[in-house]
Amino acid sequence: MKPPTTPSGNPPRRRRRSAEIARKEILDAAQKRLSEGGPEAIRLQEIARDVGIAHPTIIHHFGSRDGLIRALDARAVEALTRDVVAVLKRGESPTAEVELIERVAETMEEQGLARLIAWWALREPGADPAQGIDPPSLVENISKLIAARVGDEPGLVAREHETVSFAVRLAVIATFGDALLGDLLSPAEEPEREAERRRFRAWMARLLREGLTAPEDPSTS
Amino acid sequence: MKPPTTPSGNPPRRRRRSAEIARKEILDAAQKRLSEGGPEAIRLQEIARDVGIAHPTIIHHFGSRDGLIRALDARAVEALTRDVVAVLKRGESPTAEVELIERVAETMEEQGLARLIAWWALREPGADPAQGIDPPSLVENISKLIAARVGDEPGLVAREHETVSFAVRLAVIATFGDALLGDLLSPAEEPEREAERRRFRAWMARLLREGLTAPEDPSTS
DNA sequence: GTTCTTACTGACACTAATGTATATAACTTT
DNA sequence: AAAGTTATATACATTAGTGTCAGTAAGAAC
Repeated sequence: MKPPTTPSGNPPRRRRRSAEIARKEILDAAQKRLSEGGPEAIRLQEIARDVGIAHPTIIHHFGSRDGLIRALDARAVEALTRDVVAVLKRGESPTAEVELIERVAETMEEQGLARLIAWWALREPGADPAQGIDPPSLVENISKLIAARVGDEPGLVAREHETVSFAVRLAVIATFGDALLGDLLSPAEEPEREAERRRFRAWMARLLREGLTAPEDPSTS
Repeated sequence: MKPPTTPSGNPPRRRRRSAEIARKEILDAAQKRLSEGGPEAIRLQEIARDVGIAHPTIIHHFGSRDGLIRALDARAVEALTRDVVAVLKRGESPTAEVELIERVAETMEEQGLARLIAWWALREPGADPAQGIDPPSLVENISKLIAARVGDEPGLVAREHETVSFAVRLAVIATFGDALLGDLLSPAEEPEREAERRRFRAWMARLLREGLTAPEDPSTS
């Protein structure tokens, strides 16, 4: 009836992207799927349909489903690092903590980064992260930057190093957790929820700042 | 050659549990798999092999894979609620915050609850939790209990309600995040990691306590 | 234009996982 | 002890999702 390999009846009009653009479009679609659906929502066929290509094309660009996932990981961590470092580098404003937390929270939530990280943590229980990326030293570096900043401000006592890194860790962890579970734990309904969440973040930022600068008080019993 | 349905050659020696025990054993095995492997590690066949049964037996008890998962959810949230409420009910000790956080952290980590919750959050982006369980009101209740306790202690100013609930929320979120990402963010190596993590929790507990009791300081700019 | 590279496609093979159907055996009840 | 209940088993059907293969066409280089 019809030649299976060459359906010359209707011209098959393909769009041909550059490899770079194709990869980006595929990654975007995959990230969106991961954000909206669950972890099992990364199906090559569905992603392909979103982009408007056939699923073998994804394999062509990333080698395998696993390759796609690793590329997702790498890109996400890169984005977060860039954001954080950017804020810290230019941050002399007194509200830098709030800004930092807002920025990280934004990346976590809007870009679906929190979900991606969570998914990654679930997949590889005790593994090291994607190739060459080193979160502990990232936290370490951020801690140093903050410690330097806090030390610069007059009248504030810089904490010992571990305290600073604890604070950074708490900020990261809390932002992450809030992006994942915030809606679940917040009593607020839809219209006000966003405002409440902002208040929560501001409160958290202030708490962290106090923890970093106020004199230690071991006699809390 | 051999009768397929009745291999009467070797007596097939089955163990027959009560439905209740069978369900528990299956849930335990599933939870363990979820803790160790990734979210895709919940395979009926593997769980069945762990328990020592055939996989249709799981379907017999839970209806479907999804039923098993929902049962997992329900049991986990139940466990957490029980733990938290237990600590709060009997908590008059001044170190109750530390104890509470330790307890929750323990449940999160050892029982693999954090992974389960994370997995759940990933699966159902904006959904309500398992049947009839209501985390917001749980947080609400915990907040009230804490507020009452704080109000009882002399010399401490009880914060407004939202502050208390923010603190509870932060505690839950941070404990959750730490259970998932702690190993990733901690610079410590294996032998000392546990100690460091305990220090982190203690620091967090103190920070929260201060945030709940110290006088507000809006002039932080 | 012609040639070359490679992004892209349709059809198919393969695997693995859930769920179904039917039978059996371990307890309980009488 | 006989009958009834149901936890459990084996074998199979079904589906779905990844990856392979050989060929097509879009754009670049000449």
